Amino acid sequence: MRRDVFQAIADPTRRAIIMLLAVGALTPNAIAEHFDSSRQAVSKHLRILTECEILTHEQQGREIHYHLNADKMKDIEKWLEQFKKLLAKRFDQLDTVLEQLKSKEK
Amino acid sequence: MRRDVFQAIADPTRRAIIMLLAVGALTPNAIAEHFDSSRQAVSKHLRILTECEILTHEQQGREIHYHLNADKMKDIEKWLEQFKKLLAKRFDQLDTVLEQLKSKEK
DNA sequence: AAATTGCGAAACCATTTGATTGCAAATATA
DNA sequence: TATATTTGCAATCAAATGGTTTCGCAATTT
Repeated sequence: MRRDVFQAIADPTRRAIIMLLAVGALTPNAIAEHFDSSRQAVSKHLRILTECEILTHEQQGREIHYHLNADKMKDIEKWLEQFKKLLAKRFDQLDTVLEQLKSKEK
Repeated sequence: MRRDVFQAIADPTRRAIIMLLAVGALTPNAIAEHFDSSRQAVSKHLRILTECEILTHEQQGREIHYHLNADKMKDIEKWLEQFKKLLAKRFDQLDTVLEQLKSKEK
């Protein structure tokens, strides 16, 4: 089982849960109220998100509060940065080609 | 079957393919050479990436060149932006709370 | 014309996913 | 103490995933 940020955000329900918890911590029942899916289905997503280290939880009486570990989201940004760098490299090469064409025109 | 950018980048092989094609277009065989998996396995990923509209292809003789549609990657950035906005809101609320605490101290 | 190359598509398989149902444990309330 | 609430966990199921092998087709080489 792959357990990383990319796996975590692959599911639309999980993306919505991340958005919800970005605003503030919530209990599983409170989260499930926002969706059509059952409490157990949401609970499973919470488990996966926790395994991906995107969520942490903290027991308070019989309630469990799920918190977002916003730092983990940086992994996505890091990958996007890497991607953009490669893309920039491609355009650099394109620039080089264009310049070569220019000098040939002379 | 869900076919969006998030599904596309959920698999590490597909992320690697995106990186490869960020530099320049390649044929399926050329792509497969970079991986341990078979040509057919890579071909399946190419199909999924195409369905997610991250790749386009173009026939040249008996070769097929796969190109990256870099624009599609912006969907991820858009989602991240939305996320960051929500996160900022949380901190704004926290600021409000802190200010209220401050005024109570007086 | 015959053989080779590059490729997608189909059939198949083990594993994972996302969801449901039923249950048990812990806490709160009557 | 009896009951209700909040929750995680195990069993089960259909569908999707990621991979392999085999096949066929079209474009090139020989």
